[in-house]
Amino acid sequence: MQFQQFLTQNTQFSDDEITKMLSLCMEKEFKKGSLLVREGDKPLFSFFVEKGLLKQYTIDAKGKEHILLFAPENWFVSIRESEFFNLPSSYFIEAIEDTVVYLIKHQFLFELSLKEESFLRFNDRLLHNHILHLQKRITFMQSASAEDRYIEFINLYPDITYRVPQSMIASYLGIAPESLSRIRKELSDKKE
Amino acid sequence: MQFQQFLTQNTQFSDDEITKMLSLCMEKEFKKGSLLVREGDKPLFSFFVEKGLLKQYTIDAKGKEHILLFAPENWFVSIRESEFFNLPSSYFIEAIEDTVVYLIKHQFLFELSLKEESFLRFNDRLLHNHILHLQKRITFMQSASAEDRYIEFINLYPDITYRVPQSMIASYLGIAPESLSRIRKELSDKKE
DNA sequence: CGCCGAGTTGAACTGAATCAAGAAACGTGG
DNA sequence: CCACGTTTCTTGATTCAGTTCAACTCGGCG
Repeated sequence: MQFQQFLTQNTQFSDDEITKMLSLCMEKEFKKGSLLVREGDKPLFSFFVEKGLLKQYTIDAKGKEHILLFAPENWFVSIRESEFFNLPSSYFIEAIEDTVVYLIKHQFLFELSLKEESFLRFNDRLLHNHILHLQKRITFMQSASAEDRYIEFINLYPDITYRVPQSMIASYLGIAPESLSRIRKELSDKKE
Repeated sequence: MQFQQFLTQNTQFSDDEITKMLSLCMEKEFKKGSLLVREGDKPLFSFFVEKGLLKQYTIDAKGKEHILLFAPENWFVSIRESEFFNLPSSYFIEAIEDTVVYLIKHQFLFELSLKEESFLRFNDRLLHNHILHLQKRITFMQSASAEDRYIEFINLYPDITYRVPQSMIASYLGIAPESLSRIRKELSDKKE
C-alpha cells in the first residue's frame, strides 16, 4: 500500500481517483536474486519499490559488475533508454532482497502529468532531483579518494550500508572489494 | 536566432507564438573568461547557448577545478538546485569563448509544458536524455581507464576536443593534466 | 624581443588493483 | 541444532596506473 500513500502525499488526486489509477498498475513480487530486467530487454514498465531492495547495474567487457543504483523502499527505477527511446536496456535490474514492486506502465506518469499540474511539477522535481544526485556523484568521483567516497556513501545511505554485501558497495563506488575491506579497517583503527 | 529555430523544430507552436515567447527571454553576450554564475548565487535564469562555449564546474576544498559540463551551441545549462529548490548554486558557469546566450526564466519551460503537450513530451525527453548521459558517464568512471575515457571523450565531442585547452579536458575526465599529456603521447606513438 | 601561460617530460611516490591464500559468516539440509 | 559447503571478507605481497613536483620547451602576444 505504499505506492498509494506516495500518490496521496504527492498529488491532489482524490482517494477514488488514486484507487482507479492503482487498478491500472500491477503489484508483483520478486525473490532475492531474481532479475526484473536483463541487458537487451525492452521493459514495458518502470518499478516503484514497495518493500525490499533492487540494484541496477551493467556488466562490462571483462565481466565485471558496476552498480549504478540501489533502490530501496519508495524509489522508482526505470530503464530510460527503453521508456523514451525504445532502445534495449544496457542495464540489469535485480532483487537483492525479496522485493515487492508496483509495475508502472510508461505512459502512466506521463498521462498523470498531462491531467494534473501538481503532478507535472512533482514529477519534474523528481527528475531534477535525480539529475542533481547524479551530478554530485560525478563530481565526487572526479575529486574524492576511495575513502572519502565510502564515508560519503555511509552518510547518504546508512540504511543500505548494512543491507547489502560489502562487495556491492565497492562496485557502486568503483573500487575493488579488497580495497574497501582495507579502507574499513583503517577507519575502524582510526576510531580507537 | 538559433533558439527560435530550436523551438520551431521541437514544438507545434506557430511562428507568431514563438515570437511572442522569445520576447519574454533576453539575449545576452558574455566575453571569454567572464562568469555567468558564481558558486553561492541563486540565478534567476537558465541558459540556451546560441553561439560560443560555456563550462559548468565546481572548485573543491584544495582549490581544484572539476568540470561537470561543456555547453556548446544549442545546449541548455541550468543550475537545477536553484531552479527547483531555491538553493544556492554549487557550480560556476563561465564562458570559455565569447558566447551569446538566451536567458530563460525558470518558469518559462514549465509553463510551456502546461500549455502544449508536445512540448511537455519534448522537455521530458531532454531531461531523460540528460540523465542517460550522466549515467553513462558514471558507469564509465567506474570501469574505464583514463586512456579509454579520453578516447570516449574525443568520440563523443570531437568538436569540443579542439576548442578547449587540454587541461580542461583533463579536469572533465577527472585526471591530472600531466597524465592526459602522457596519454596523448602514447596514443600518437601507437598510430605510427 | 622577452614574457607568460600551456603543454611536455622526467623521477619519485602513492593509492588502489591484482593475485593468491586463508578466515569468518551464512544458510540449507540432514 | 549441528555439519558442510558456499559465499563473503580479510590479509599479505606485488604490480601498476596515475599523481605530484619540478624543470624545461614551445608558441603566441604585447
